[in-house]
Amino acid sequence: MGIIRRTKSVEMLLDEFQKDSGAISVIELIKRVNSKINKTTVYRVLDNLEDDGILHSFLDKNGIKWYAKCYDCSTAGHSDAHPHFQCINCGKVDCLTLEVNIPKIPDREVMVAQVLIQGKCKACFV
Amino acid sequence: MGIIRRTKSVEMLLDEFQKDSGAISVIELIKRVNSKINKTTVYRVLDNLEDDGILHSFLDKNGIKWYAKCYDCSTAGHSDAHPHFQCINCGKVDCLTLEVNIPKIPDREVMVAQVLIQGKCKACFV
DNA sequence: TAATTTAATGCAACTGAGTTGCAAATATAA
DNA sequence: TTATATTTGCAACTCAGTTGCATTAAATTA
Repeated sequence: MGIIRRTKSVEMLLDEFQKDSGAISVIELIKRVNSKINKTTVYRVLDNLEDDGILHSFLDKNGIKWYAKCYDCSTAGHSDAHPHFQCINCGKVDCLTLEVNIPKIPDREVMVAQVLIQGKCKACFV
Repeated sequence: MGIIRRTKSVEMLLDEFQKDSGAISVIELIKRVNSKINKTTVYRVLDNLEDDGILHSFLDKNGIKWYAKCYDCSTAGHSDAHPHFQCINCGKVDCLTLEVNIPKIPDREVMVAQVLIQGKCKACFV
């Protein structure tokens, strides 16, 4: 449906993505804005921001929902085919700008590919 | 922990993977063996079979757990780096034998990559 | 600026996949 | 056949995410 009114909840949530460059899990967001915004509202605002092409979402290894800022998306559609990287040590998740080449598959029409890469991030990889 | 005893539950579940070449969701399995095996047992047996390198698991687009037969795995470790293909029309999920090349990423150590490809399968792609 | 409209919010209760603890059942070794 | 250790069923639980509905508050209009 998308965002229509510029409410406090919208401002506050967008602000979190302003100061955090990586992806943020909904659980983490709910914790951060707890006592300010109800969790139902958090889910709904994020959903709207995704419809508007401002955020995109994906599930991590444990089926938990994460959101991150979009760069090349719009209400017309998401081009968030980029892979996501989750550190198995600190849990941080980032969008990777690199492209993963998905080969053509015989007898099948490929439409979207989700790539979740796990490993150690810069801070944890010594 | 792995399977130690050859019980009816183990036979019955392995049988499902014998007659079904693709992946099967736990939800579907529970439905199929319902009234024969308790859902807790289904989860536990599948978990054991994964430990034994007989099945491997992954989450689909909706965070639902699926299992499929392993080919090159063992108790020593899973080599299930192959991508999984989910048909957006009929919902069927298959393991793809092709390899997806994950490039090296600067400052990060890549350990595992999960690739879930969505599109239309042979039957649904006309 | 006040009144009106309609989107956004909070709350409580719910859903559903997956988990846990424990007593009872059953496969396997002795 | 008996002993013992694994497996199972059951019921109750967890927890991320959803739904319905009454209330609140943006934004529009008069």
